[in-house]
Amino acid sequence: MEVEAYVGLEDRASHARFGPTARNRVMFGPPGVAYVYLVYGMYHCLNVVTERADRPAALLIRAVMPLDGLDAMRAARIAASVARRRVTAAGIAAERRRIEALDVARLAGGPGLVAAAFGLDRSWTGVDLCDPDSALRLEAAPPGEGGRSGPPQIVATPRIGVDHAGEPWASLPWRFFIAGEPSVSGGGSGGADGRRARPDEARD
DNA sequence: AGTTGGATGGTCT
DNA sequence: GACCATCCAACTG
Repeated sequence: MEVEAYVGLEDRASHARFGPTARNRVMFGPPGVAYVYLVYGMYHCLNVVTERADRPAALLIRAVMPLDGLDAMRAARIAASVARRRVTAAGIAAERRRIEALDVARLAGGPGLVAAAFGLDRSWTGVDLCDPDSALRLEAAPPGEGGRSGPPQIVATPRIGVDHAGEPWASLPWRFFIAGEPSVSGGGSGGADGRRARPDEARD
């Protein structure tokens, strides 16, 4: 699990920085609601509204470690990929092979990939993630899920892709991830898989 | 292993 | 009309 916090009107990296607009409207509503937006004209990003209506805030889900439903996630990734025009039949077949060969940790290892793996687009904005009847929802993890014994160790670093916001927003350590989890995008904590490592401004 | 550039369209000044 | 809360392929060393 990897997330980033975007908190308050003051946060110059947040979509809420211009006040309520057609796009960010739900950030100014009750917490526990999904906010899905389109980035770079191509990918979608899933956020969870996190504070009461008087304070716009959301958590961007940057990466998830899939524990179940792997086939469905691969199918959704393929569908999303094919949807944005993969002209030739050979091209589609190649993309299908590429995704089917992906390691589990790579299935939702990035903000655009999380939305693709869950089959989300902007129409999911407004869904109540705390309603047990919602097709997309948050649930408490059973103890020990994910193969950990104790509480997970959390690492905090600056957020990714927000240099344009300037200081202090670009440097605030508001990106959080579970130490050692191989699905973490852009450099996890040296953990399991012998993936790329990065210096941590660790904390927990 | 690290860097670069292209695809692509909604959103806000 | 510029600016992106991105991903991937195709480069370089």
